[in-house]
Amino acid sequence: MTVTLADVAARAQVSPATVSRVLNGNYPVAAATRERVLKAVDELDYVLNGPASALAAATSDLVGVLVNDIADPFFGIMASAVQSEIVGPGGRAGGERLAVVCNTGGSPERELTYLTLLQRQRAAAVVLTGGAIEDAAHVAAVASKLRRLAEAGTRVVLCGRPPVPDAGAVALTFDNRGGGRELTEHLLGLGHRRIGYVAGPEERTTTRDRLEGHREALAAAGVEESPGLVVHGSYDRAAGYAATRELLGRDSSLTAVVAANDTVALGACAALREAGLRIPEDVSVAGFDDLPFSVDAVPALTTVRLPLAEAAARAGRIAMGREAAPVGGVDVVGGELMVRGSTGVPRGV
Amino acid sequence: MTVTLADVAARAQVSPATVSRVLNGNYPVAAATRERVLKAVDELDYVLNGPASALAAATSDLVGVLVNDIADPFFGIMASAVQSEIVGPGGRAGGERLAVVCNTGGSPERELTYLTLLQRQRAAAVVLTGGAIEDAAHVAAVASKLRRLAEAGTRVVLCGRPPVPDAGAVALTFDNRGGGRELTEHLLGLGHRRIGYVAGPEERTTTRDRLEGHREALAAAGVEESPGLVVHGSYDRAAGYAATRELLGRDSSLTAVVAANDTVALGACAALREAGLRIPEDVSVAGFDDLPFSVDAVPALTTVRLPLAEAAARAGRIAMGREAAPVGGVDVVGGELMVRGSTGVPRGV
DNA sequence: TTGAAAGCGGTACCAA
DNA sequence: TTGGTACCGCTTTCAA
Repeated sequence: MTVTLADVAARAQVSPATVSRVLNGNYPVAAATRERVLKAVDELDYVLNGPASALAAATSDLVGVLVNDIADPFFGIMASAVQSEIVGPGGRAGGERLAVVCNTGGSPERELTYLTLLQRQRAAAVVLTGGAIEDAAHVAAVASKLRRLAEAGTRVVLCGRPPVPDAGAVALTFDNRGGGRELTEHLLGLGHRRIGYVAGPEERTTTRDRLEGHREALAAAGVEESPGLVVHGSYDRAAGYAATRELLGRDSSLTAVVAANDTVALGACAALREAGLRIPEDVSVAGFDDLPFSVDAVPALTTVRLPLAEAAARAGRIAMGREAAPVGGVDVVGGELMVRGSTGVPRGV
Repeated sequence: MTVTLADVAARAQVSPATVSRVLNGNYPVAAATRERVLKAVDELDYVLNGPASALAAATSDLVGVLVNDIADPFFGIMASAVQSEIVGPGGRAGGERLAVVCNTGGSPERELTYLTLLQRQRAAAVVLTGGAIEDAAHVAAVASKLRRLAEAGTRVVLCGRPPVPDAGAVALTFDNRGGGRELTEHLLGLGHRRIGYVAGPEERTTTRDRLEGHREALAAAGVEESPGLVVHGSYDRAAGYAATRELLGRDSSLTAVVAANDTVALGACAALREAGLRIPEDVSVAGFDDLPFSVDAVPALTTVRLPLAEAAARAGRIAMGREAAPVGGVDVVGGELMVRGSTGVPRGV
């Protein structure tokens, strides 16, 4: 039926072992032999059997990328950044890794399920992107899963969430708190005093950190936070819309809105426009992430600029162990805001 | 090291074969035995070895989803729709399929590369979403790849692109032409006569079909297409922005713009706003897809509404072989589906 | 209903 | 530099 390595070996008049060596390119093979093998591969249209290879080598070329919401461009950028950085070590035409993008939808159960699925596949690496859920039981469950994965040789990368102790994971964190602070400082600088805040879901690290930054800025400026001016919701457009309507209902005198991320900001803008308010003439809006499409919808955005795609790519590179120099504190970015690896030093490389 | 099926067998005092049967649930096993096995699995924290399983069974539980641009929410919606529909037949806790979202970036080479990678993994199914490239050589190459995949037992689904002969593929197509026509008809109905058209990339099925629909509508209304009022570009925001600026430069008197998809429409809106034009007071904008976030940015959008997520889910279900009966708006005709967004009435194939 | 054992297609160690 | 060959961990007849 399907062509196997043995078929190729027969055709090239060599042993299966030799074919394997040629294909993996990690062993010396005479040029002439190699030619013959490659020719046979080509003629037979041979395609390596991934599962067999993974079984024998005890590792696969799959890389899992967990995202909270695949319909959110933010995660799309992250995913494609990682994807573009996980070329295998062999450099061969066929020696590539396959990125498996898993959509958790922000659900703790699905997060664990996917982790198990990736463990089952003996994934080469797993990249967890976006904020983490803060529920203690879940955090413990994830930590234990990650530990097992690491034990089995899977490289673990955390991109945008707090480090996990003893998981041998590379952690790349964003300065959510600082970002949140700057965003609000920016609005304060424009003279705004009544600022609504559309926060992310409760129990999420990013939600809390950004909100803390916001409050920090208010406090530093001596502005008292009006009660009811913070509304929580999921990180999507609908939630941003709903939350903003809610804010307007509570206090129609606000002059600025901070959105916990750009997708949310889009929803906020929609609600404001619908209410007959103009942006930024009547109300300023500031979003958090660095999504290209929101630049003009969210004028204040430019004050905070996280090169997330680059950060994700870098995390992927670190996970694959082909990082040149240590990440160090800040050199990842040239922008206004810093992205810093939590430990500052890549671990487990 | 890692726990194997044999370990579980030993602990449960049964043979490996029995454990396998319990796990797969496709064989009669005494209730008591099953309990014992499940208990052992639990105690040992056993996780099936995917590659080994795939090798022995000659098929894996991976489902590949090819998308043109993972940062485009359109594909995110498609991907998550497929993902939510590919639960395995077993229904077991561990019997799930894993969706592999592959980002081709619209590149022919990467499309083929991913197809090979999935072939190597012995994927259970492959779903190709979005418009296809029309280059003859590439079409042939893809067709041949798909045929091989099908031969090897991989189910192939085409979602949003033309059927491929002899590939044994399920094809789900959208009425791009009809949609394009209606969009323009809508604008014509509003009284517009000078309509700019921001088209997708050349050599793409969706680009051509939608554009044909546009021209059809113009012709039917007796409106002559002004030269230079069609500009091509990729399906992203930046292209929409650039193309619209270009259009404005060529003819500042246009009163409406059709964008070949929603992401492009967002860019178009940005360019118009930047030019000091108001939407829809000065210029109407119509996008094509059915993305939730663009509803207000593109007021005319509601004239065309394709239930894409549902369609993708349906395609996934069909591929997995558990399709029941056709529902309204979607019809199954000889393995091919036609989704007609605007009227909701299925068209013949 | 359960067990024994022969593969599935590669990989990598040991020799030659 | 190349060949021989034990596995890798699971599935699936074939018997019992």
